[in-house]
Parts: sequence; C-alpha cells; structure tokens
Amino acid sequence: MEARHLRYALALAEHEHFGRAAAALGIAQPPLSKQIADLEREVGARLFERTRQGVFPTAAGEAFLARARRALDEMAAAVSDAGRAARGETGRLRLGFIASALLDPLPGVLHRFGRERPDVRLELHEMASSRSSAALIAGELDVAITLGPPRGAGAERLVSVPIGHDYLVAVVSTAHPLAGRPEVRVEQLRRQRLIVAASEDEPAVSAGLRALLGRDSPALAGATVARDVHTIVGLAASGVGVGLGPSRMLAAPRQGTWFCEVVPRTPLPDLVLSFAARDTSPVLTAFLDTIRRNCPTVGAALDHRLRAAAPPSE
Amino acid sequence: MEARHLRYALALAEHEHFGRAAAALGIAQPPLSKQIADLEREVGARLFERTRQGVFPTAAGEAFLARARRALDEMAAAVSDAGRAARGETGRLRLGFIASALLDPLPGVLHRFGRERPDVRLELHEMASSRSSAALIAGELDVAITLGPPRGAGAERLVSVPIGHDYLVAVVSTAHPLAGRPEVRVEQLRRQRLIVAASEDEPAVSAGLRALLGRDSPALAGATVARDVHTIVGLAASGVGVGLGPSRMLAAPRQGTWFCEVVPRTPLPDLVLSFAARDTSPVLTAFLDTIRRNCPTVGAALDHRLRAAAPPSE
DNA sequence: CTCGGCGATACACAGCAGGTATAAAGGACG
DNA sequence: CGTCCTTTATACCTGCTGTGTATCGCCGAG
Repeated sequence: MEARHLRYALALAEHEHFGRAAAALGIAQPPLSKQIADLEREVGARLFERTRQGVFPTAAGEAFLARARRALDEMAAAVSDAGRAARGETGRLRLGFIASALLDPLPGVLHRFGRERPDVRLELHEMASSRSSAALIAGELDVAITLGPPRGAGAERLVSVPIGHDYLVAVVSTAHPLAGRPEVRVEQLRRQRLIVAASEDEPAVSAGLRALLGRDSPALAGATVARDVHTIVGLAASGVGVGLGPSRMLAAPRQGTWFCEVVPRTPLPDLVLSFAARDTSPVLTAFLDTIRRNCPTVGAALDHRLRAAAPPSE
Repeated sequence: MEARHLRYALALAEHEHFGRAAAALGIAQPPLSKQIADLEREVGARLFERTRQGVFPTAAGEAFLARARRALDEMAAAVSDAGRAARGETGRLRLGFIASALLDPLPGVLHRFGRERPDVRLELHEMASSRSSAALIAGELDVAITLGPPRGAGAERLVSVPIGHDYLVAVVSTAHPLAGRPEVRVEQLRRQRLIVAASEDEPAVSAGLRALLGRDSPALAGATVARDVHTIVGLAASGVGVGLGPSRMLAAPRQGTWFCEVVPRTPLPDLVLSFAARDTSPVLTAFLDTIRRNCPTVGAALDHRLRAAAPPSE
C-alpha cells in the first residue's frame, strides 16, 4: 500500500464519482478504478459502495479514510518539519559559557537569536571553561564560550574564534577610597583587600594575577575568592574590597560601583567561541551568524565557516 | 513522495548503514541510495549524514523520521480499522424499538450483542412503531422493532421479520380480586377499571381492544391510558385497575403483580424486526445473527438474509 | 426498447523501481 | 606513501506496474 492509494481514496470520497475524482487527480478513470480495486483487495474489505446515485464510502471506508487523512497530514508535516529543521528554524542549541560572558556578548546575542529563531530551544549551561571544552568534545554541547582556546585531547576537532579582547579592571564600592579615580596602579592593589575569581575554575586568570602581583603576594593569598564575576562585583559593591575582573564588567555597570582601569594595562585570556569543526547543523550556523552580526570585530573569522556550511549553490 | 520512501528512511535510520538497511528491506543497496537521494531532493534537505562511522539522521532527518513513523502507523491503523469495521467489530447500530420490546427479546439480545461486539456503539431509541418505520425509511435508524410490519411510502424497501407472537394478557395487583385466578373472561373485563396503551401510539392495538370489548365500551372509554407497557404494569401493581398488555409481559414479572390469561385468547399484532433491504452493513448483519440465535423460532426467516450479506466465498 | 451515463475490463506502452556492475572516496595498514 | 578494503554513489539495463485508449456491461431514464 502506497500513499497514492490514500490520495486516490480520499479524492474518490470527495467527488463521489470515479470519473470526476480521476479528473481531479489528473489521471484517467480506468487507472483509478484499478487502484481502488487493488486497495480494497489489499485491505480485504470493500471501501466504497458503487450506486447509481454516486460512490460512497462503506463503514469500513469511513474508518479507513479517517486514518488516511491523518497519514497524509503526517507526511506533509514530515516534509514541512524537515524543511524548518533544515533551515534552522526549529531545533536545539546547547550552549556552555563562562559566567562573565553574561556581561557582554551574551545578552545581545541571546536576545537577537531568540527573536530571530523563536522555535529553537536554547539550553544554557553556565560552567567553567575546561568543563565547556570537555562537554563540547564529548558532544554534550553544540557551542561553548570559554576563556582562552580549548586544550586537551580532542581539541583539534574544534574550531575556536576569539570574540573579545579583555584586560584587567578593578571594581570598588562608590564608598571606597579608590572610587572616582580613573585608574589604579598595580602597586596600589598589593595593599588592598582583593576579591578574585576561584583559581580552580579558571587557572589561566589566576596565573595571570599571580604574575602581575607577585607569585606569593600576601594580598593574593588573603584575597576573597568568588565563584564568578557577578559575585566579585557584588562583593565589591558591598564594600568587601577591590574586585579584579575582566574589562567586560564595564558593559554591565552596577549601581553603587566604580571601575578603575589597572595600570599598566594587563591583558586577560580572550573570550573564545568554540564548536565542533564537523558540526554543520543549521541551528549552529544561524547562531554563528548572529554572533558575527553582533560582534563585528570577529566577523571575518566566522565568515569562512559560514561559507563552508552554506548549502551548495545549485 | 510515497510510503516507500518513509519505510526506506526508517530502515536506514534503524540500521545506520545503507547495505544492511537494504538487506533488511529485501532490496539491493543502490536502489536504496537512489530512493533516499530522491527523497532528500523532494524534501529539499539532507536527511542523513554519511560518515565513516555510519549513517545518521540530521536534525532535519530526525524531524522527518518522527512524522514518518506516525504516518506509517496511521496507514497500518487504517487497514486495521477498516478490517475491524468490515467485520462489524466496530461501528454504530441505531435501534428504534417499542417499549414493550424491552420486556422480552431486547434484554437477552442486547446483553449478548454487547458482549460479542463491545466496540459497537449501540444507539437505543424507544419510540412508537410508526416513528420507527419512518426513521428507518429515512435512514435515521438501522433496525427497528415495531408492532406489526411497517406501512406507508418506502416500506417496500424494508425487510420485515416477525420475531414473536403475542396475545392479550391482563395484569393486576396481588391485592386485586382477580389475583390468583389463572384466567379472566372478556365479559369480566368490561366491568373492570382498565389500564390500556395510548391509542395514538399504537393504533393497531387499540383497534384490537375496541373490537374485543365493543366499539363504544364504557370500560374502554373510562380506561386509564398509559404511554407504554411498563407504566401499565406499574399502575396495575399499585391497584389502579386491570392492565391489558401483550403476553410478553410474562417474561419480566414484577413483584406484587398477577397475570391472567384473557379468554378467549386474543392475538395481538406481531413484534416485527425491520431493516433496509439494501443495508448490508456488517454491524447490522451481526445484530441479525444475534437475533437469530436468540429467537430460535425466527431463525429460518433471517437465514436467507444472512446468507445474502455473507462475503462471497472466493 | 433505445439511449446515455458510469464503472469495470482488456490491452498496449512508458516510466520507474530495482538489479548488476563499477566508480569514487576515504580510512586502515603494511 | 601506496595499496587495499569498506561504503556510498553512479551508470545502465530490465521487468513490473501504473497509466492511457478503447471497449464492454450494467442499469435507469425517457
């Protein structure tokens, strides 16, 4: 039994007449008679009652037609759904990201992507860079935003693009002596109560701080440790001390805080976007396109990938 | 797009390998490749990712396959449902009947039919014989149980079979003077307060009573009129008078009542089963078969019809 | 009784599903 | 780094079957 039989039976039920149903189907009447006969033989029951007044479905025919309609609807929906999925209008995107990404690139990107692709289910997982990388390699994520490029086994199968350069910035409460000053020198920081990110989550950042302040700096040893950048800002705002974090903090200023540039300017690991080199899924492509349009400075780096994923122009 | 494409795509998704999927389908590998290619061209999206490790559905493929599974399920259900309907296992039977039929043949018939055809929806409509006949002719009923054969325009297109012979019986309360007596003579009835059926509903019965008791019998003129036989019995049981009804009342005796045969024995119109001569629906056939097995005396009359409706033995 | 309309049947043809042979691609391995 | 092997795609042929044309059989209308 093929979909053709269903289409023919439905047409016959609609027109109640072999000749007109055949005409509507664009075929001659005899083939329609034969196909209906074949269908009835296969089903094992007479589906239509042929009378002088017209052709009408039997009880078995009614039962058959109801299911046939649904079957054809499902087939049409299969094509439609596949098309939408292929165009990236539906689907799922699992994004792993470091918390500080919520300061700068993510708000705009997520807002834009959610508006352009309302039927894509976004799964957001805040996690440390190393976990993001591992999950990406294991296929548990589709995209990751990390500090610095992914390392370790399997990282060569990822594509990584820097999406922002950062440098060290200090944040204090507006009640703090440093408030109002445009900058703070590294030597001054050594004498402050510091608030820094946990070393186990982002070792690169911690190593950079150690290099800047001195390997065994007592300020660093006595620093308050926070799990993410939001906590650093929050603690600083409540007067706990001087928070140290990425310049991206400037993108989302918080009431009651003051930011000082650290002199000399100290670069931090780049914010990096990564994904599986093999992954050509349209949802990922659409997301990368949104990233490109949202972060103009990194456009060129992604253009190559977007061209590669584009469907072959016939 | 045909059902074949869905079956092939599902097999390919299951086996993740063109060669093995083709073998499972009983075809060679190249045709499968071609059919899948044709399908992808028609859908307008790549549905499977061919890798060294195997063949896996893309996001579009997953969306397609989910719908394809449901479409094929519907097709299988269409055949199954049609078969069940053709065998009369499902469907609907609209039965019109006179209330007194609930006394004798219907309880057994309905119980048996409901047990044998649990998925057939029985629509029971108690109505006067004339309304049953009209509804049957109009196609608003499938079967009717009436008093006497249907009359009027279109009745020739019905088949009618008597399913029980009745005679007049009197019913009284056990406190009534007639209680305990096996019979009552017609002359005695003329002196009783009578309870009879409404003449407008079953004119044949009323005419018979008039003939029996005398055209303008005062007993009949002063009789209590009830809409159906159950009411007659109920009124008699509560001492209102002597109820007159069909001998079928004996089949469902009621606490506190006493039945007397009326002498001389007075035949009443037969209980008649009718249905459209053209109606060969399996549900009706099954119902007629139940009637035949439940009313052995009328078996022969229905055998002919049941043979006519039987599927042609190949 | 004839005519007209409709579905079924007969038969020829062409289009396509499916078969065989083989190419192409891409790892595995010496 | 070349060879082999596995797997999918392509090429080409064949046979089935879906479709078209012609015609029959049936039945009701006039």
